[in-house]
Formats: sequence, structure tokens, C-alpha cells
Amino acid sequence: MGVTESLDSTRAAAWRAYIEASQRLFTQLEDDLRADSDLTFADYHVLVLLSEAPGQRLRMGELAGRLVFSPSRLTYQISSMQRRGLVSKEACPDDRRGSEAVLTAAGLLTLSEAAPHHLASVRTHLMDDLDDAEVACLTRVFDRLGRRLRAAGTTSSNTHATR
Amino acid sequence: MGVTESLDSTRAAAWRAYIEASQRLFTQLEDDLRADSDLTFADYHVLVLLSEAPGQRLRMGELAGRLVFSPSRLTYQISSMQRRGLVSKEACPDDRRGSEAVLTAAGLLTLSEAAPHHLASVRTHLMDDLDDAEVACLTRVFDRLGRRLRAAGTTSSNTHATR
DNA sequence: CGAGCTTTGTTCAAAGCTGTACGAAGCACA
DNA sequence: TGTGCTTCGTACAGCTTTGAACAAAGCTCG
Repeated sequence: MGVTESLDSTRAAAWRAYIEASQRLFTQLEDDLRADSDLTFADYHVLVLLSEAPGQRLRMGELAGRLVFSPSRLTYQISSMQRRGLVSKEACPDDRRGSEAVLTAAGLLTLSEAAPHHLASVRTHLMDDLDDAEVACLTRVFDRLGRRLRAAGTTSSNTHATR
Repeated sequence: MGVTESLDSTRAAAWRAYIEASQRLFTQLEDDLRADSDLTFADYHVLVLLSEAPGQRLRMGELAGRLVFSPSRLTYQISSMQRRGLVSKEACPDDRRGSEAVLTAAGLLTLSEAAPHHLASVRTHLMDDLDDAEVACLTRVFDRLGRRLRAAGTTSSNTHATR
């Protein structure tokens, strides 16, 4: 019997469906990805972001921000990828504190081999089932949400009205 | 430029927005939860599921299935909660292989203290910003997705049309 | 019954992730 | 120029998660 009151029942249902399905979707995509490529979801995203960046390189901090990774997690992630030859790390020319992750040729190759499978997997598990209105709705909702959370994260402070 | 071709651009945008915002949302909720309760998102969900189950107890497998946890992860999760007194573990009467997790009084109390804060956090970070049509859309989309993935998981086999 | 196959949950080692503490730079302003 | 504050990324210790290997029951059919 419901501790769930305080979220009206249609919203509670939405919330649960969203959580559970997302969880399943992410694990499914990870599994597929690993089945045909030796990459993690995280690895894949690093490769995508680097491949799109000018010079195929990004500052650690920038990368961490976009991936929604803690700094230490990113350090770990990148050194793991470095060991496997997917990226290299260079000192940042204009800020001697910083370093940047750079996509290697091997990394780009790996990405280009993995991408078709991964995208197919995204399509079959998620996108093929959505009509255009639904896609539009998701985009609207999650764009807005992402913007709000990004903003909230920047301006410190714990703003969920608890008292 | 883009390895992203093969997903039309509106869908690619939807996909990215969804991934990033979800990631941010989950971390935000974890942080809030931990800030006012000593619980993890996982802990919280275990407590909710047990509190709703008849007899406030569930088989390990059942729980793992609903949480989308691997068996070993659930074993670890439950023993951690057991150490903290939130649940206990009993042998299953009718199947001597099995065991069930049982909610303790302390667990229930902890949940009832944490729930209002957590639900407030879900509201302010997500739900308050959604109009009814959006809620309906999310429910429809993720319900369907969840059902499909649940089914796919059951009937083994790797069905993402790769070849 | 009882020989094999399946299901349940745990264990263990290896890998991943978090938070805290730091060292090294930059930056501001007297 | 130098003193203190901030930002960048890393290091390390400890916890979490994963996957493979298992033991213990159940189940099926001859």
C-alpha cells in the first residue's frame, strides 16, 4: 500500500514505466554492443564525441560534462581506452593544467565498425516502434529536461523543494 | 560528418536528448536521495517493491527481474541492506533452493521517511514540467517498450536485425 | 526409482565507479 | 611580484558490479 501517494497515479505510472523500460533498454544496448564489438556503452560514447569534435580531441572536463561522468570516472575511462589504443592523451597547449583526449586511427576504425550494429540496435529496440509524434514528444520533453538539469548543475545548490 | 547517419536526424536528436537527460536525471535523483536519507536509488527501489508485495517479501529472482538486476548484483545488494537492518532473508518454504527478502520494520520506517523527499525530487526535477499529454505519451511509449524488452529477454536470442 | 537437464541463488576474482584528498596551474588584485 | 582563491585533472582506498563457475534443489521421463 502506497508510499506512492503524492505523485498522482497517472504520473506514478509514467514514472515507473520510464524507469523500468530505460533500465532494460540500456542493459540491452550494452549487451548488443558488447556482443559485436568489445566496446562498452561508455567507450562508444567517448568515441562518438571525439569523432565529432574539431581535431577529434576534447578537454577532459568538456568530455566529462557531456558524458555526465565524474572527473575520476573519466580519468579511469580514458586510461582504459588508452591502454586499448582507442585514444591517446596529450597535454593541452594553452592551459598547462589540462589535458585532452585524442581519437586515434584505431579508435576511429573501431567506431566505424561498431556504429552500424549499434545504430541498428537502437532502431530495432526503440526507434522503429515510435511514430513521428512520439519522437517529437520525446525530443521536446528530454531536451527541456536536459537543459534544466544542465542549468541546475551549474548553479550549485540543492533546489528540490523539500521544506 | 557523422557516424550517426542511419538514424534519421530527428530520431538521432531524440535519442541523444533522451540519453543525456536520463543520465542527468538519474544522477540528480541519486544525489538528492543520498542527501536526505542514506539510501541509494537501488536501496529505495528494493524497499518500495518489498513494501508493496504481499507479506512484504519477495523471492530473490522475482526481485532481480523487477529491478533489472543481475542475480549476483541482487545478492550483493540484499546482503548490504541486511547488514544495515533494512531487510532480512528467509529460506523459501516451498522451494528449498530459494530464499526471499523480507522487509523489516526498520526498513519500512526508513522508506516512509525517505519517500516524501524522493517523490518531491521526482516532481520538481521531472513531473512538474510535464503537461498531461506529455505524461500520456511517456506512459504509452515506455509501457510498450518495457513490454517488448521484457518479452525479448524471456525468449532468449539476440534479435536486433544486424544482418 | 534415478540419470540427466534446468532453475535458483551464491561465491570469487577482476573490472568499474565514487568521493576525498591533492599537486599543479591559472587568476585576481593589492 | 606575491598571496590567496579557484579550477583542472589525477591518485588512491573502498565499495559496487560483472561474468563465470558452482552447489543444491527441482523436474522429466524412461
